[in-house]
Amino acid sequence: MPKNPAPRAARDRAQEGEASGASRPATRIQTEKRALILDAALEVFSERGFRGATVDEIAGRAGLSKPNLLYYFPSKEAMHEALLNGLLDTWLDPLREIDPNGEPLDEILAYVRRKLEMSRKFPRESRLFANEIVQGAPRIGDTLGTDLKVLVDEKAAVIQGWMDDGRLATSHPHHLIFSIWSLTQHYADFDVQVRAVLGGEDPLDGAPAFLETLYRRTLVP
Amino acid sequence: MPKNPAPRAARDRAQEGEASGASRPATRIQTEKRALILDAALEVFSERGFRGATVDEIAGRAGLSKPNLLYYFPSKEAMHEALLNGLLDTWLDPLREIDPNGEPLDEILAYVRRKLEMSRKFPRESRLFANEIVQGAPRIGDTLGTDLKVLVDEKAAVIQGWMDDGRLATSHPHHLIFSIWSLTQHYADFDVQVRAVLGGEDPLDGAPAFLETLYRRTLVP
DNA sequence: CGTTGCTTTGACCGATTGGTCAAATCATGC
DNA sequence: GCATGATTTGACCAATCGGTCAAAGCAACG
Repeated sequence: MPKNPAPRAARDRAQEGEASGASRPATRIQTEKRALILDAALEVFSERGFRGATVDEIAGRAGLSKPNLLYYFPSKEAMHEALLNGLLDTWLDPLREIDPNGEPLDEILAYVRRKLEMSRKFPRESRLFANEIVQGAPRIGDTLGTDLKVLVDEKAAVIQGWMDDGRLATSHPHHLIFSIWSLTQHYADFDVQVRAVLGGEDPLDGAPAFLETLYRRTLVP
Repeated sequence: MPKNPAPRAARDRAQEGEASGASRPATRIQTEKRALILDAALEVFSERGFRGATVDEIAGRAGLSKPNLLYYFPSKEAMHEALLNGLLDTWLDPLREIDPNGEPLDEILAYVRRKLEMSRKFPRESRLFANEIVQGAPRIGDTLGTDLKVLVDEKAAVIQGWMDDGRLATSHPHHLIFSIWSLTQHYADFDVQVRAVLGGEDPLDGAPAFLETLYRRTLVP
């Protein structure tokens, strides 16, 4: 018969470092299960939104019992937060890669290609993000006005420089960036609609060529 | 003391015609309240999604008690359905207006302008629709593959004809239409993000000129 | 001005929700 | 092979959910 009053469980420390200093290292099982759970959570959050998702469904899709899931994450909120935390960074990586010293048109077209590739490879992440933004970004709104704005302003300035130098056709850099987000993410976020209209054809077959043509015509000086 | 066992209430017939033939005409109060409720429901559904919305919140925002609200609509589902039913049609009106006999470039640019105007005037409707599609269109999925596809295919054929005649630069008509949806609705659906990046500037100030330039360069033969 | 039927609501219901807890089971290093 | 702590779970809880109901309040028409 156990006498320890309340064992310090994984949730008390498995917060992936960051917070308190004296946290024991995560066990193999913890690492695996946390990844498994986050994958299931991504699945459910991305197709139901935060409030529409239930812990039971996440647990079910992860093949765990609900209390077991809550042993690894202290709350539904925590899972959502863990997903969103990593996401914005990953999502902006393609933008960071734009090289101020590169050939302007190539840089933009490569950026479009990278973003399109993300819609192909990570549609769930795209929809998770879309859900959050459409509903007013209640959980990452703060980051948008700071981190995001800083990065976009920086890259917009680079693009503006290219336009000033006559190496790109003149346009509104910020709106240009918005357009790339919009056009590429559309294929992930509005997937069902696009597929319904196209019938059998895979939307992401025609998309790269279409977008390359569109941006070439828009940006060639 | 009332003796009538169960008075036929508004919900039993106020389904706006369509269904049964012998429905009494809606009273003034019914008309007003139903509109009031739909407005509140649009507000809540568009910013929380279907499952995230609660009947209590809709009732509260409409200034009604919950039972009173459920007197006018038999269920939360019914409100959502009423909103979506009208929506897809309204949403596609700008596309229907494309005139096969018009000047190709003008027709496309006018379509873009109309869609952008809808993002400005009806952002809640846009977000309601976005929520539904992002989450897999569980309630209007059927319509997409039929009504929507038919209309889009028809207009895509018109555009294809213009391209074949050399009156528009060659491009993929379906993807062109997707791009217009995407670029215009982005300003409503991702409003918070776009605003956060732009700071004080109103996104819909720069958008029309940007989009006109983009489509002009893309489509001038 | 009273009757009739439309409108409104407080109280309530069963189902589902996110989350807890104590006890049982398992893994692992000694 | 056993002690210790990590992991798992069935049972449970309070809060919230969508929806119901009977009774009360109101408007409109004669």
